[in-house]
Amino acid sequence: MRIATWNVNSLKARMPRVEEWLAYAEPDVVCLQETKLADSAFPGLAFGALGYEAAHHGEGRWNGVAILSRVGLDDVTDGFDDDGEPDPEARLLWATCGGVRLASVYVPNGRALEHEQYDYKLSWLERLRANLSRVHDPAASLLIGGDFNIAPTDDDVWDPARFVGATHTSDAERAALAALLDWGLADTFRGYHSEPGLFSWWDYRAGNFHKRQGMRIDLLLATAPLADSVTFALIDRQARKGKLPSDHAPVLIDIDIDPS
DNA sequence: ATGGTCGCGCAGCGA
Repeated sequence: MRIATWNVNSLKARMPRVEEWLAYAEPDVVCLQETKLADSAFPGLAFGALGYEAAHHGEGRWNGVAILSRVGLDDVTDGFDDDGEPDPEARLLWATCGGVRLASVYVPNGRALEHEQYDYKLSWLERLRANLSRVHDPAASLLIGGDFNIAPTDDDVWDPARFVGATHTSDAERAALAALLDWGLADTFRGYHSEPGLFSWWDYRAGNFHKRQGMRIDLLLATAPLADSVTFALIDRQARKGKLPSDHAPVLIDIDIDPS
């Protein structure tokens, strides 16, 4: 079973690249982020023609998450499963695909350490962690794929010195991510590839992609039953090349389980 | 060169 995550930075702008990528990467399940679409504008029929069921949780101009699956798509819910106020932004979507409960997440960027969006980012991550403790079991199959807007370690940043005092590498953000891992999730890509300098996002500006100046912020986190069954992991740099790319590359893993 | 590019939507913000 091949599971991928990809921040497409506008599905409307990216649809030709997404269709091309589905055809050659042949994922079974895809978590998409930053669709930037209202639900009414989501191209579900186009995905259906390619053999994928699809669910979308959008708000329009910003954010928006989706799940595509060719191994079944059931029990779709959006947002947090708790007693709190609904998240005002469309950043979380759940579904069961091929017997795996999974989420597509678009963690808030944070903007700057002193910005209120940074506090939103930290509280958003804590709320996700609390949701795991409340509803889920780390001994069961669970996957959370998405743009976490956090580089887990300095090995995941092209120049850590440049991010001192900025978001994505701060101690508090890394602690919030570590709390998710401590609950019982593993960074599956990192479990398969240990070397530094493997990135999933590169700023559009200044030829950063071609200078290999990026960060690894797109993660596929999974509980042990899935993480222990990973047979392949890849960041598809090919999808970041060429005409009208997203600024993120897809990340994918193969898991040796039978979809059920 | 002390910026650089996208997407949205039509100015300037967010990433």
